Amino acid sequence: MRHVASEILKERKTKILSAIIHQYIKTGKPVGSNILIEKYNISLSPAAVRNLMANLEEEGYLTHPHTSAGRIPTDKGYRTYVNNLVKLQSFAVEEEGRIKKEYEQKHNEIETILSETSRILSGLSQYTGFVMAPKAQYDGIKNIELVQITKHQLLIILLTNSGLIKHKKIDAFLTQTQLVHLRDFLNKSLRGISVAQANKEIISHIINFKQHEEEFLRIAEKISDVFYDIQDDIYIDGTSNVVELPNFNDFESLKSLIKFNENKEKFIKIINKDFNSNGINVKIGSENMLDELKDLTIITTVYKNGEQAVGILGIIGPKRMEYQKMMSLVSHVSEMLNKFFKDKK
Amino acid sequence: MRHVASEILKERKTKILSAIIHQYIKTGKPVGSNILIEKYNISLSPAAVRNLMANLEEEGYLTHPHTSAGRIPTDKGYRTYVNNLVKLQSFAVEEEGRIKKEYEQKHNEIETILSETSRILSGLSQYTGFVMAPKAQYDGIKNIELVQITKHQLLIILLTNSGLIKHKKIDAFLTQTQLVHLRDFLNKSLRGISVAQANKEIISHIINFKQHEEEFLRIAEKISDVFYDIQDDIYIDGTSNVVELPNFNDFESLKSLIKFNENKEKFIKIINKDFNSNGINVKIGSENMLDELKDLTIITTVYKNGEQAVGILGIIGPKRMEYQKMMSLVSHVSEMLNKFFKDKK
DNA sequence: TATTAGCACTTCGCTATTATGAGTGCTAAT
DNA sequence: ATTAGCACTCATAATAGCGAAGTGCTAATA
Repeated sequence: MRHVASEILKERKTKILSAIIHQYIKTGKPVGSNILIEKYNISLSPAAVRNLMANLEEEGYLTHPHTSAGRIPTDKGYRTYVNNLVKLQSFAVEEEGRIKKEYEQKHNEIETILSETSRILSGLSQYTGFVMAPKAQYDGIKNIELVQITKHQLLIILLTNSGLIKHKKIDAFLTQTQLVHLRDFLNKSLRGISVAQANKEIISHIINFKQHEEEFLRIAEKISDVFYDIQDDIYIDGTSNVVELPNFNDFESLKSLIKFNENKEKFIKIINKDFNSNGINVKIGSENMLDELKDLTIITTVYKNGEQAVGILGIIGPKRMEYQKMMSLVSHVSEMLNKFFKDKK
Repeated sequence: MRHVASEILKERKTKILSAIIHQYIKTGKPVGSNILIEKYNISLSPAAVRNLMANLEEEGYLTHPHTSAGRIPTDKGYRTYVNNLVKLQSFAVEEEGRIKKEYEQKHNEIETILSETSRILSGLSQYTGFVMAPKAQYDGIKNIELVQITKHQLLIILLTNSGLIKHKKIDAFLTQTQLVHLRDFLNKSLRGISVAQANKEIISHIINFKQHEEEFLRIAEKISDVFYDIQDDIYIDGTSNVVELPNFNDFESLKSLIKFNENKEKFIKIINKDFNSNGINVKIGSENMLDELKDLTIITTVYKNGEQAVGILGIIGPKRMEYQKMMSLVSHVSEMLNKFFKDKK
């Protein structure tokens, strides 16, 4: 067996590969040489196509489930398809209209917008859509409120620039005067800086606080912990879509999808870890490190509040999906969200 | 065909019915006359048992999937089983211990407790567990905070006696002084009364407020709306459990369960409507008004903060479930939650 | 009269067999 | 390099056969 000279696919091969994947995405059935010629006006004989297919298989782009079956793409095959062939294609005008309308009807609660966005993603993709709330760590602090709810419990309420509201109770007691002092001080020194920054700086600030007392330092530490501990929210929608997919015969991957969606902490962790780079991220099957995701594709992108990328949104579906459409859907929806934040200002 | 004389089952029939349901729950397979005699030491011949089974079928308690198959219970059959045969059976000590331990490790965030409770329900039942957060309407007001977050947006934060924190933005602007006045006033006049009550009374209170201004009245109205609009939260866990059930062969009901769990608003509505009576509620299959739930059983009970029933919790699973065990599980978990609220005081 | 033994009958689920057809790989000819 | 031709493979579908499980009915029995 000779070594394959080059990873660069010759044009004709590329065309065959593309056609196979396209056809497979459409029908879900292994693609044979004849069908290919019929439907994709390829001016070659079946035998020639078969040769090329055998080639592509040798190079790892295709496989076939059994000897006498047609070809199906491997993850590597999907990958080159995505890399080389898919141009971000403007989303159908009609659907763009639909998205816009959805947004206009909503009022200004950020939570509603995010949840609605995940619904839009799932609705238009027919897969599972998700939106991670603006990452509190990157978000600026807008306001801090303190409320003494019992003799032992102090409620800390944090408002961020994106409009998120986070709250947490800690064990502490402050007199009314102390409370007002601390609150005003915190707001004065932390307003505008990011939560991550605040977490680091709060202690040193407190020490410079003229009226500082031992008690304050102790509480400041706890508040610092609160900043550190903030859990990111995620909005997931359309898990049930997947059950409806006509060709989702693979019960195992359905199972793992449902499980994955339910375990939000894990979900968030994975997304934060593997999908935080700019542009459209596509991870196909085994490209996802998690074994449970080996039969699924995840497409994400980031969205921004001004210049700062604050969150991630995307869809999860079967490997066999319409990549072009889905990638441009994800891209579009993120643009809408960017615009929402811009308009809000 | 003569009319069936009486709906009151004779003792022997009852025993047969009970045995059939028990066996069917265990195995998931239609139950025949021989197996019944072997395993439930019934001192009758197979033929006699068959007669009785035919009887029970005529009366609507049993059915069989095809001519030569054994019997399976109808919804009506399950129902009499639940009504007549199931005694609330104390939960296995070992499992009680497990629940307790789960609680002790948790700190005092009510949200954590509720979410954990739904996890316990699902974990111990292997079905889907859910807990509705204390119904804000029944809950007492503990504290109201107002924060002016922009020139146009006023954030209202509501703390309830159960420890829930609800917030909502409204369009309004108040000067610092106004804000403090209004906040203090609201707290003084509303603290302790229920949210539902507050919604009704807030306007009349405001009018009596000495320093009242036109502006206040307008805002008070909006706040009143906020009280009215409060959405109840629900914690659902273990949707994925159901996919794991070895015998959950019915794809349709799996689908509807997943869909139902995803549509939380609908979920909340149904639960609030059909499961708000005291004691253990059991709705079997078609007893649930929703067609999607016709193959599922829902078991719920209420839990209390002091004397006031504030929320509902329960499980959803296949009709073929271990009713005794599940009913006592639900009952137990609600007791634990009652105790949690009591201890918190 | 209630119960039982006996038996014919029904249906399912399983296995084996066979046919079909889609699709391949290889070879030899162009 | 491409193609026509052909033998071969394997999944899928259809068919038939058979045993097991279980019923309903009838006639005998306590």
